[in-house]
Amino acid sequence: MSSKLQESTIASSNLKLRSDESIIVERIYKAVMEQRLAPKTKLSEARLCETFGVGRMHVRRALLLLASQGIIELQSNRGAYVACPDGSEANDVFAARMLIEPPLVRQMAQSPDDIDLTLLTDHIALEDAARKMNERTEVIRLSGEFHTKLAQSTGNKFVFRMMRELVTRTSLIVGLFGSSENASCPDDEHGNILEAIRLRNPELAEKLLISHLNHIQSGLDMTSRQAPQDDLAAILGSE
Amino acid sequence: MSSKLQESTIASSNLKLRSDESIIVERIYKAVMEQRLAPKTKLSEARLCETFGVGRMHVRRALLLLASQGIIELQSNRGAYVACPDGSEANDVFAARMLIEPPLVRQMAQSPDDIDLTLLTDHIALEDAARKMNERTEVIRLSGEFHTKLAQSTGNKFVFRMMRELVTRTSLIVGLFGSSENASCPDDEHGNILEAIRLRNPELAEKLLISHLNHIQSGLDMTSRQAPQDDLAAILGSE
DNA sequence: CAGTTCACGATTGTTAACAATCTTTGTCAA
DNA sequence: TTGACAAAGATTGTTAACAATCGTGAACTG
Repeated sequence: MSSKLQESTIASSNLKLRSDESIIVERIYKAVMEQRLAPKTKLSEARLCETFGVGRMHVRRALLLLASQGIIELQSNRGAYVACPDGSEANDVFAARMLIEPPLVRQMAQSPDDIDLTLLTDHIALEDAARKMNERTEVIRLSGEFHTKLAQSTGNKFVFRMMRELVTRTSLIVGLFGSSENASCPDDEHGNILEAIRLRNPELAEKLLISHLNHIQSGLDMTSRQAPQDDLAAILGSE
Repeated sequence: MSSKLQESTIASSNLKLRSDESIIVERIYKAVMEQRLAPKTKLSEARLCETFGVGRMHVRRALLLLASQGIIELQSNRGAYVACPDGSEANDVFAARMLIEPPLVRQMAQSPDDIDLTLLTDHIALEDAARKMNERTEVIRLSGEFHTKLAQSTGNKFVFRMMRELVTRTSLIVGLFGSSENASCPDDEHGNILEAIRLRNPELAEKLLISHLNHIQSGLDMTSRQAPQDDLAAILGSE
């Protein structure tokens, strides 16, 4: 783990894109992370064209990229739909996170000097602020992003990308299967994990993280309900 | 870790593609894995069009997908080039593998009944055969693919994808920085790891894997040399 | 002779029209 | 009323021409 990551956007992480496309990818990605775009929602090309004011080519490239990251699904001749993970995929996501994240925080806690702790400290401040202001969508997104930034702070771009994909998928899963209340991570578990890292306590950090993940997973009930929405312009337009 | 993975191709792992595009992606991916396509080699659209006999649109889509996986790099107005990882990226790749693979084999050795060992057994047979026949490119690719299949055998599609990306990048790195001899993994280390898993010995499996990765990494010297080649049709055409 | 500039060819980026496919709607018959 | 069928509309897939950019090499100037 060496160099720090400068860019945190999904689009620029591996790819130089024309700004048109990265805006589209970024907006849709963010909307999914905030659970404003429900699984199975259709993303029609024409709609996206007028929403973002770009040509169809840019929209199609953006959709292909989103599909390659599993955020949406492209159906031949039928269009693009927000991904809709099933129970089996949900299990795989949590299994993969259980594989990666515990060793990750353990390692971070072993040598917290190598990593960018300010990134995490600042993030927790943002989370607290959003929680106090009762900004629901913001809280949901930041809650997931904490885990992404956990990986990002190591400066390892591959670890970062893996985590980001898993966290994004988790957000879809929680939106689908989660009870209404625990859409976001519990209040201060993130802070406790960060504190354990800062105190160089690998065992504690790992234990806290494992129970945190278990906590999220146990809040799901695997009884699929769906609610594809429609006013894309309103959802994607802001910011 | 639950359902078995049926498809191992890079293209179909996350995405339904038109067959044109998956063929292109697959061929280029394979050529990179076999170190027949050197880093920095230019992949011009026109050349790929005539090589594969498809329109420019399919080529461009394929290139975008390859770029999103970090296999090639798209330079604005300048074209597509095979990715050329630097020393820092190489470190990140091995750090990421050190994070993931040890817990992975440890877990596999703890419950080898949950996983598809025939996949690995068959693969090792293939490796041995290719080695005996002195098929260099085949040996190199299979050598990397063992690690991919290690992940694939868990049936977890996310673990599989992460490993595949890391292994692909490793292949580029070994091609760039490796001494000529150790382009492939040493003869029976793979077999030993599999055996440790089969014997339900997590500690041994983990230890063997760690020393295996260290072995690969220590065979690099980080003095970049490059050799972009040119006869794409010959390289990509076969099979 | 070295260095710069300019123009040409080659390559990539973009657009718009066309083709193919799917979805919906309306009609008709059982 | 319900079901199947067919035509119209809407959406996606594809192609080819056009525009913009870049690299190269010749010509020119100091």
